[in-house]
Amino acid sequence: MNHWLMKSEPDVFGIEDLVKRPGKTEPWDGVRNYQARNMMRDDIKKGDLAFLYHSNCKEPGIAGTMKIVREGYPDHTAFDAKQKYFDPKSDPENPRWYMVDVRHVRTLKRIITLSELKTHDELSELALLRRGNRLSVMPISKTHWDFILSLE
DNA sequence: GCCAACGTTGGC
DNA sequence: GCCAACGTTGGC
Repeated sequence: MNHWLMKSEPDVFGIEDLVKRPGKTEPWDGVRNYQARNMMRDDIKKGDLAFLYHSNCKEPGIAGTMKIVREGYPDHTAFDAKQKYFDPKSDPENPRWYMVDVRHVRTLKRIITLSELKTHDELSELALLRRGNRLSVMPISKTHWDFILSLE
């Protein structure tokens, strides 16, 4: 079982939105980056766990945990010209973008903020903290996962 | 709103 | 294949 970190802007879709979804489950659509796509198509497996990270907001940080409940399948929002995430270069015959389904596991008692994560030497290798990192989906080691949860 | 650090596009 | 121009991300 692997661990992941997935970013979302809480103004668009945050942990509270996930809780409100039927079955607390949601397709993680709209990822339009090839590296992230490859992970969702090939590497993220059913039963894996992921942090939900709130990005581009007042208090960036880790808000909760999620479980992968469906492995990579074509992101159909890319096929529909009316959708925000439409990509004319993706079509059902040859889908360019993939998504997974996530289910809410737990909302953390508090946001573990980015600024707090940066203070811990144990997390210096965390992909999230690497300079210039912009990936919206990234792997995270079990060691880092456990350490971050211990901060709660 | 600013801007650094990317990733993508497209002309050549 | 190179690389300049452009668009996006995301912290601050």
